[in-house]
Amino acid sequence: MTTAAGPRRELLLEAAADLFAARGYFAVGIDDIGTAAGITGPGVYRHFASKQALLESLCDRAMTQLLSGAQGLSGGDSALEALVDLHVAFAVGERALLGVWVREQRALSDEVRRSLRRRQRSYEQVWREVVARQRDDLSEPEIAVVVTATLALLNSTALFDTTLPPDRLGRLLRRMALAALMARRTPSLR
Amino acid sequence: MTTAAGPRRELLLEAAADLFAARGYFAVGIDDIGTAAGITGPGVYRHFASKQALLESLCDRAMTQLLSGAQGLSGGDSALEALVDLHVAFAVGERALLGVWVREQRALSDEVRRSLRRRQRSYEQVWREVVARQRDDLSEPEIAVVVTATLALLNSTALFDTTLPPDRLGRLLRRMALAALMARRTPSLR
DNA sequence: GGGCGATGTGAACGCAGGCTAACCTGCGGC
DNA sequence: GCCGCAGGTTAGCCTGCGTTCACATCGCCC
Repeated sequence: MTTAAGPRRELLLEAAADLFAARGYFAVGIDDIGTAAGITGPGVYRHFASKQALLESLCDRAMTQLLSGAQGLSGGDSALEALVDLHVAFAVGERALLGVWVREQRALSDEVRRSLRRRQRSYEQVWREVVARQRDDLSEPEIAVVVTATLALLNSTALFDTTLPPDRLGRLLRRMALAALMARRTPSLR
Repeated sequence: MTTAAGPRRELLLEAAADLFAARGYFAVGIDDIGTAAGITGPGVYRHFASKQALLESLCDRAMTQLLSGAQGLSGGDSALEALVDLHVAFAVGERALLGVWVREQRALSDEVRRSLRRRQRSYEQVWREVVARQRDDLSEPEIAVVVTATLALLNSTALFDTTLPPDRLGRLLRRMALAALMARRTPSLR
């Protein structure tokens, strides 16, 4: 089970990501996933132990990419911009994967979800530390809210369609995220 | 079926909102909902035609509240602040309902979902018009993105826990949302 | 060229869970 | 006082779907 990386295994992961993101974990059948990857339903079990395992692989992959990116960051003066850029790039580049990670975590078993949440907290911890360096006016719970809400703003890319080309979308989101992170007082309109 | 508003019916809706928001539609059984409202599972069918109907009622209720609030707005100079305040008040005051609306729409049947989406677009249309009045530097698709992303920021309240008291949380979110809506160029940090 | 592991297939199994059936109970109206 | 309906209950049906089984096929190694 869960054999080494063959091309079919990769096809299955991609198909599952697209389907889960589009319709949700429970609305997607094993047959759908298999068919989308060019085999029949039960064939999936030659590559994954269960439907759950497929979802776990996807969430794990998403979290690993984000986390490794964040940890390999300089930590210099423009760390916040770098974090935003990293997340934006992931959001725009791996739409389906992000969509699964954002919306389908609850379909995981308690145990796996807890482990994933731990890593997610560790990712957000990086954000919190960087934000705290520039926002000494905020308490710790406030920093947590600011980070979570900003990530929700960025993650929303995975949830809607737009005619905007990816690079313009990315720049727009980047601007919004930085503005939200830095918002001090109710700004005067205009 | 779907009898007039009795106290039990209201109890069921509240129980379902809490359970759906906490665990997700498919992870919640009819028995869970009934038990949480003080009756057995099949008793639910004295008040609702199906489990789906419960979810529909909840989504409909959420959408109706938001939409009626937005349409009864002055449209004056501070219309944007009023919209933000309205949404923040709803997000903080009706956490569970908002959580269901945000995350469980996909569990609806195509037909119902389409009808709900129409009303959602009409709600966002109000936002877009108000935002467009203050952001003539943005194209129409850009406005759409800004609105959707801002709403995602506000809706994130329904998805995390915080020790922050509701009023402080509300003010913080309000500030962030307005900043995101008004972000023109990448602001200089500090 | 004959095992043999990897991969895929069609058929069937098991079971969770939504929903229905049949029955009970109290209460308001004539 | 009894009829009837609103609102419960328990037992059970039944369908969908994740999973397993037994069996084909196809390289590959010796």
